[in-house]
Amino acid sequence: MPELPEVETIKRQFERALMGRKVTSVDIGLQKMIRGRADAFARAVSGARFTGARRRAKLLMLDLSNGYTILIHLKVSGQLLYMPSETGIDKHTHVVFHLDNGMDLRLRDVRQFGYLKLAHREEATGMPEVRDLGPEALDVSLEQFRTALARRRNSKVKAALMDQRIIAGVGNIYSDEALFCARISPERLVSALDADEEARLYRCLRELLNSSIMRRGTSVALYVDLFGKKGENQHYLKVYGRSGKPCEICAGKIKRIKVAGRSAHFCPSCQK
DNA sequence: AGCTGTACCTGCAGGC
DNA sequence: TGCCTGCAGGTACAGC
Repeated sequence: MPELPEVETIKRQFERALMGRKVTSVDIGLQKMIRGRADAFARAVSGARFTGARRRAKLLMLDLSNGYTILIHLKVSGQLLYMPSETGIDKHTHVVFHLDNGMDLRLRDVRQFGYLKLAHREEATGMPEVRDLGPEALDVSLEQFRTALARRRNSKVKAALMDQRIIAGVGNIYSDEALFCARISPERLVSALDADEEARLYRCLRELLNSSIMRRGTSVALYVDLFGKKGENQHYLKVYGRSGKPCEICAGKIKRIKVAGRSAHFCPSCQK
């Protein structure tokens, strides 16, 4: 599912492929994919050009020449796709931006959890879904990371890592992988981490996010990049989606448990 | 306030 | 076989 590296991948590809392109019209097949009025959304976007792309946590923001910004959250199964307009539209494609070069930008979302939202450019970062986010996972210093985590000292470390108000951009895949890399159990309380463990977790998280960006993200389930291509990082996962399989370090079985209502994958003998 | 549980939605795995 | 149930996922929101 799209987390920080996947959204960053789409953002970078969008910047190279769609900057300056004009939206000639917008088709909305499923109104509820738009937060706010769908007809007003289509009217506001039609005729504008893309002038910029930004990412904040897992949110993608597309700036338009008319002063509007489109906020996009892909949630679990959303795909943002750039393809020729003549390509057939399947039942999971809910919004189509027709462009001035014979291409479309399409939102496809099997689970229908994602959304598009229109904002004025200067107000986009003040919207509740942006305003309440904690510091970017790749922008924090070790000291800021410690301070942020401490805000949930009584929580399990897995829950704190995935809390977007604490650290923004990390989801289930990268929290599991970072905890394995740092040899910390997802069930450990934040308050029980020592300084060395916090530092390991910080470095592991950064390295894993950065290397996944280099590999255009992790394609488990439905994630594909802007061109509909799978990423490569799924081939490097150590624990996520590997329950029952041998740990690469100790050959013991990877376990899956529930932590704070979410599935957590880990090696019980390597992670303490 | 701060945490946990549940709804949202669909496809798919597993059981019989 | 094929039906049926349960589960996965990120976030918003209800409720303790």
